[in-house]
Amino acid sequence: MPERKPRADAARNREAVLEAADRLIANRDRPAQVTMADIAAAAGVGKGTLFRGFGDRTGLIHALFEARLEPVRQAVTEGPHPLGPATPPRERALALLDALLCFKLDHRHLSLALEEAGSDSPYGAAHYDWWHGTLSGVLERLPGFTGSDFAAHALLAAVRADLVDHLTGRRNLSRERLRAQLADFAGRVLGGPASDGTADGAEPTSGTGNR
Amino acid sequence: MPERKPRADAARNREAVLEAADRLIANRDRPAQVTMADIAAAAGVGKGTLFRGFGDRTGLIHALFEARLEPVRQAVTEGPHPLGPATPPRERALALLDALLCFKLDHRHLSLALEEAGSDSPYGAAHYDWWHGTLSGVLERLPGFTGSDFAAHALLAAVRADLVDHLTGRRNLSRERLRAQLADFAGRVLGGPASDGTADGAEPTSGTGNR
DNA sequence: GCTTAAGCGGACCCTCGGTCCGTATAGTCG
DNA sequence: CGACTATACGGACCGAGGGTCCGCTTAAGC
Repeated sequence: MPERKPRADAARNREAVLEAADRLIANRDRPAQVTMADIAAAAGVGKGTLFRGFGDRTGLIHALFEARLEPVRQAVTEGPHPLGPATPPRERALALLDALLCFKLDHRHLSLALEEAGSDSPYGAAHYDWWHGTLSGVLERLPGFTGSDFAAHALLAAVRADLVDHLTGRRNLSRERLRAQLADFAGRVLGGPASDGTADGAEPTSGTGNR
Repeated sequence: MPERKPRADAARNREAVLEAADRLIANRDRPAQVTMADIAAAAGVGKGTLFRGFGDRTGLIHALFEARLEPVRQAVTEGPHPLGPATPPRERALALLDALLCFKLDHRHLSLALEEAGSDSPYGAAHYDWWHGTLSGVLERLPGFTGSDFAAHALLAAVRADLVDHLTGRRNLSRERLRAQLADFAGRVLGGPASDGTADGAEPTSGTGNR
């Protein structure tokens, strides 16, 4: 499988498409309002190029999501303290959830677009399996913790994009309050030190709380 | 607002449509595969009738869902022991979640259809607010329990149709094992009596575990 | 420069949600 | 029982948008 590298213009166009899609999705409030034709036009390419490069709409969204998620993934698999593998399980589990929540907050529209990408539910996408595997692996290392497989699913469900969107949008919950609530909830699930002080947790794990 | 009652044939057709939709959705494995034209044909009416009676696709799904959910709702608001209002909070919260899970298992395709009904996310549908209000109200009555609003959202997220579908479908988790896992997880969130014996919980609350 | 195959792009197709309006009939009143 | 009307019916029709196709363009190797 030689896997010859693509032509230069193809690579350039691919970038342009991802960039255009990101911009458009971020600006419209319903991701479904962004059509493939829109993206093609904004990227200055033809529709054919979109579909050749990404297969279909779902493929494009996935590619975009993966690209934006890459840094976080990196930080988790080989990064420093809070997220990295060296952190003790309880703390790391909390850090993972917080990082994922922050990511969804920072890329609200993109995450929404991904989840409503029709076809196959969020579950079954590569990145979900990765998150679930990572998180349940961490939970497993908690002494005396059982049912880590389901628990990981349930905890991940608590940060699903549409729920996050609902809470911060419709219900006007601030970013910091939401992070604190999640930390509180997750802490309860993990057991151990019941509450780590007050429930403010304004800066539990900086992680990807930037941008 | 006199609210004059509809003509007899209209009522009959409405029933036929709901029935046809239910059957079709239950039999195809992707709910999206069922088109409005399909439903109209199966019900023996014209498309116009569908849209006049339900507004749009989302409206039809909602109406169907509400109709099927009605018994459960009844059991919760004025039913007997496990689900009814007389049950002490901790037990009732567990019963509510189990009943909802069973409902989603029994009406897998319908629940999926509802969640992917496009337009507005699950959140914002009347029935969700009802579940959330009910559950968080119950949690509130647990002595020393905090963050019941978010906790209710998170617990409900753990029984979302697509997750349930993923676990029982792709992952071949049996109904009873799933119920036990959920009970275990929820029990941990609620605190109190850590584990009520083993984690089997084969028949925590019969409730709507029938059909 | 010449060759060639990877890449391009937009006209085109098809499905599907949703609308419209001429026709049919349930319900009512004389 | 016949006339009248509001209500409902239903399928032809429309527009949007995802996805395809194929003749043209152009990067890249010689």
